Amino acid sequence: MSVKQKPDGIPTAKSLKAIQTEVESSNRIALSVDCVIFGFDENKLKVLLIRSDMKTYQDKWSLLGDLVRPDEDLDASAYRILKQRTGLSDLYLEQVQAFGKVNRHPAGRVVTVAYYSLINVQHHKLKILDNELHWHDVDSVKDLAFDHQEIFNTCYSRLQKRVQEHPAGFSLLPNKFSLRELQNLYEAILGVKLDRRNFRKKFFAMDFLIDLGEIEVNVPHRPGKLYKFNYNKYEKRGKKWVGIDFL
Amino acid sequence: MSVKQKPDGIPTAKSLKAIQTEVESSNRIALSVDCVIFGFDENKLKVLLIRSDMKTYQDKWSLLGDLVRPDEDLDASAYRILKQRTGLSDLYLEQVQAFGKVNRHPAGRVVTVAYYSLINVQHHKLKILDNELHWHDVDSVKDLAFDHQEIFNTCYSRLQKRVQEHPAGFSLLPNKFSLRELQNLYEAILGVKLDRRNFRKKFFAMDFLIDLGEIEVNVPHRPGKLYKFNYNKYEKRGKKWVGIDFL
DNA sequence: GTACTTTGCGTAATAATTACACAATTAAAC
DNA sequence: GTTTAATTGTGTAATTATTACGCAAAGTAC
Repeated sequence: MSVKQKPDGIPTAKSLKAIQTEVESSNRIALSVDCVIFGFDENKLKVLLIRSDMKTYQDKWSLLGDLVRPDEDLDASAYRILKQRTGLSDLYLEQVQAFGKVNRHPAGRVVTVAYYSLINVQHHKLKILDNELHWHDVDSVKDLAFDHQEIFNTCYSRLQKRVQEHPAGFSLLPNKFSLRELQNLYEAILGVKLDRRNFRKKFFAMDFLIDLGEIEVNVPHRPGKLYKFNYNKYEKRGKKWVGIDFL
Repeated sequence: MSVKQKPDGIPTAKSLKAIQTEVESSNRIALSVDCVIFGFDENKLKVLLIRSDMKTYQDKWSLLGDLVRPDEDLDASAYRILKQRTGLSDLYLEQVQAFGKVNRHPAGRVVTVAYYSLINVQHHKLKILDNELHWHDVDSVKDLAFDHQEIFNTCYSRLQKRVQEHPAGFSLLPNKFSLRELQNLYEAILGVKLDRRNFRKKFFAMDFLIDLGEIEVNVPHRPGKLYKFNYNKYEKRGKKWVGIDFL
């Protein structure tokens, strides 16, 4: 941003002072952050929502968000919200985009920046901080408050794309996981059924899984081997990911 | 956004009135839009920049941007900037993401939302509206003002990805183009050399090109056939695009 | 120990991608 | 108008990636 209006309507570069004046007078747009927090539990992809108590959106669910503080980075704002809501730090967090229709919020002009986050539900289960919060199956999410349905849809699509290009999905799993759990995760996120043998073949071909030499416990059938993701090797390898079967 | 602080630091849903108060008092963050305007000329991918006359960034180039007005949608703001700068409407425009580090702008707290746009330089050439504006080869773009280098890099990466998944690139070409021009475009955007026969094969296999029954004029060699992109067919086909050779 | 469930594993068929060369067309130079 | 130079237009074989698919062994539940 570095422009001002010339008489003919075409802006040109301008001085710091002129910009400062503009910046200070531009006080009628508020900025917020909204987070789509994904979790994976019981082989379902879940999203954490809060019940809206605004009259306008009685009984509707909404995303978790807050106004951005003047002295905090945008990303820091998203981390703050996540910390407050889940008690967790060091989460997978990715900005998606801004949503800025004039009338998107009944309280006035509020532009919001959407993020999504992936959390390990095992960790979170211990810290339920607010009983207005509930996990919802992603398939059953509909009719959210404000423009949150659109935001959610956009973030969910982004996640689907992301896990096919990056090893983001592992953030939703326990540190140790079986290949079956990993496949269930991909099937839940992408909404497809994948061939078991081809799925295993593909992951082993990538060679980013470390065999922990342990097996599942408390499963009512033959237990599978447990693995963890080799982030180190992934970083070193120049982040070349082999795509997962189609969406 | 729909939260307030409880005494224990964990926010919960709140009333419209409470939010309005917050929104109105949150007057210390300004919001801008910055546009990365791409063009394609002489087989090079170009970007339109303006010379910054801010002291802090003397002699540096910067993206085209402006503050968002309280009564305009975010997208409308980007279209306004493009219209002012290029004289063109109906441009290809895509939001990329927001950039919101606290100290990214010397004039105060300004969060900016980045867009990129693809324009047909043939159209634009007729309307040079401001002599502070210049087209730059994307390869030579470095050391931009503010955090504009980071914004530019992010937008350029996004474009590279985009043209491999959507028929966005055609917005950079004249309405009628030869396959050679199309290939030059992809090579310029992706920064790779592609095999001519395989490139042609791939595009013909997609079957979205309409042979106009015309040939190039004023080329110092055998002229190629001219084509246009069949957007209609593309829409009807459920937007299935066949990926272009790797990056 | 029998029934049940799930793991772990390999191959053949099909589809997609890559590498690669030569004749025909046009404009430009002479 | 003949030659030169540049570029178009076209096909196939080799390689690689993807898909479809079944059975023996391991462990749990009873």
